[in-house]
Amino acid sequence: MAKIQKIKGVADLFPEDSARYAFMEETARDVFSAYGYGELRVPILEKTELFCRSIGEETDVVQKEMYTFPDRKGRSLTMRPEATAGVVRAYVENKIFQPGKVSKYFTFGPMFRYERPQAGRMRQFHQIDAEIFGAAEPQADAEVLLMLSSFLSKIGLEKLSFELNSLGCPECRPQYNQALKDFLNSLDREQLCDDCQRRMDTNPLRVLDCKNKNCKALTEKAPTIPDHLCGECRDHFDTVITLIDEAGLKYTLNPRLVRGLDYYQRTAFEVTSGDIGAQTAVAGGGRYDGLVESLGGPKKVPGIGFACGMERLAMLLEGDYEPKTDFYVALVDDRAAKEALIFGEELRRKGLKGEIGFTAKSMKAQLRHANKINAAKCFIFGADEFENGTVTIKDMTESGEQETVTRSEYFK
RNA sequence: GUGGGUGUAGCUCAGUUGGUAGAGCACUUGGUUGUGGCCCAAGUGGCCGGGGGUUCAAGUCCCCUCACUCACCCCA
Repeated sequence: MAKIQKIKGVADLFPEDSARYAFMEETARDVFSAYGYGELRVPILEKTELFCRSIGEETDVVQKEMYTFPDRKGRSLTMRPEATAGVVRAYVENKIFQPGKVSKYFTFGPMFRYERPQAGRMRQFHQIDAEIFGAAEPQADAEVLLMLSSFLSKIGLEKLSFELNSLGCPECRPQYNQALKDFLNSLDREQLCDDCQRRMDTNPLRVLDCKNKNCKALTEKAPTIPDHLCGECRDHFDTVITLIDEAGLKYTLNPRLVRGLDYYQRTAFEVTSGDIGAQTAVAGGGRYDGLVESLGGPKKVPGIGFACGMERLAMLLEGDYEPKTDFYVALVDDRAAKEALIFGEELRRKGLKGEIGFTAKSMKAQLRHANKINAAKCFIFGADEFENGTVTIKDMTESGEQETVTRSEYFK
């Protein structure tokens, strides 16, 4: 029979890899709960319309990258390409909102985007996500940034750079967009790269973070969003900056930082690393004060949050995250198989973790395996132990000290 | 969607102008008549990604295809 292969862009994570993901999830639970967040598990499948309305009909994610299909009754469903939309949907649907109430949630799990895989980019990828509803104050922006920073340093990543910008609000952004368009139209269109010529029409903001040197030079004097913020947005952004300065967070202001999803406004941020290939963003987020309303919730419920890309973070984690084991029960003589099994069960009842050899192998092979699984102790069952009702306990550190005791004595 | 690279042992890879396969690591066993990590030796293990073609002969040359991978694009 022919082998069945996994589909493109998904991964099987065996213990040595999945241990990193478990480590990140456990750390996120610890850190986020210290800030008052609770876990919210939301579905992977949602109605397609949810993502069209939140992410934006014109975005690449919605237009080209979603796993969308009809279910058996012809309803259009989509496997979530990001987490925020589903969290907001759950928040609105369950009527969590009340005036003045602040709600904080985190969630993690698989997301799906139909893209060509490359380093740090999978079709099924995983995010750790955190969101706050009901807090319009800049203190919330600052705390979210500090919590993200705290999480990243807890998993051992200190060399990441934070980039920060404000995208303005529905009041001031249209003015900026016009100013940007005017500027771009004043340029010699032919000198921009092909992509930027297209972006001028589809998404002018994107022209600003083109990597092409020529385009960078041409747009060097382009108007930036922070220069066109309205008074309220300006004040908000200034306060956020003051707060995180006071708290000691290191960051750089990037007036050209934009987000790929349409729902962001005001504070937007990205955490990047230069060590994971062409993809540099390991986390990103921002404020989305209009999203709750646009998904059918009440007006003026603010929101802010971020997502971390677990595949990309995993690439940066160093070292071994597999748990150590306490013991290995070595079976050197088949006659002792039953005793070895029972003995191992007894060890586990004492709360120890370890493995038992199922088939008798040479002493050499058994000890090598004990060594390999990093067992602290090896309990040997061979011919002597079988005949005498004993067990030989060998220390697996360098000393290799050992003693032989009767099995009934060992557990006293 | 567009480009580039790579597919040979479980893993990392050699394979010379075409003559039906090698190394290291890993694994098993032995040296050590029951004691690991070092060392030594032997052994197990390959439709050389798949299909077609050229040839007396193809891992090697040509075509097609599949998979993986990196980059563009886009994003976490």
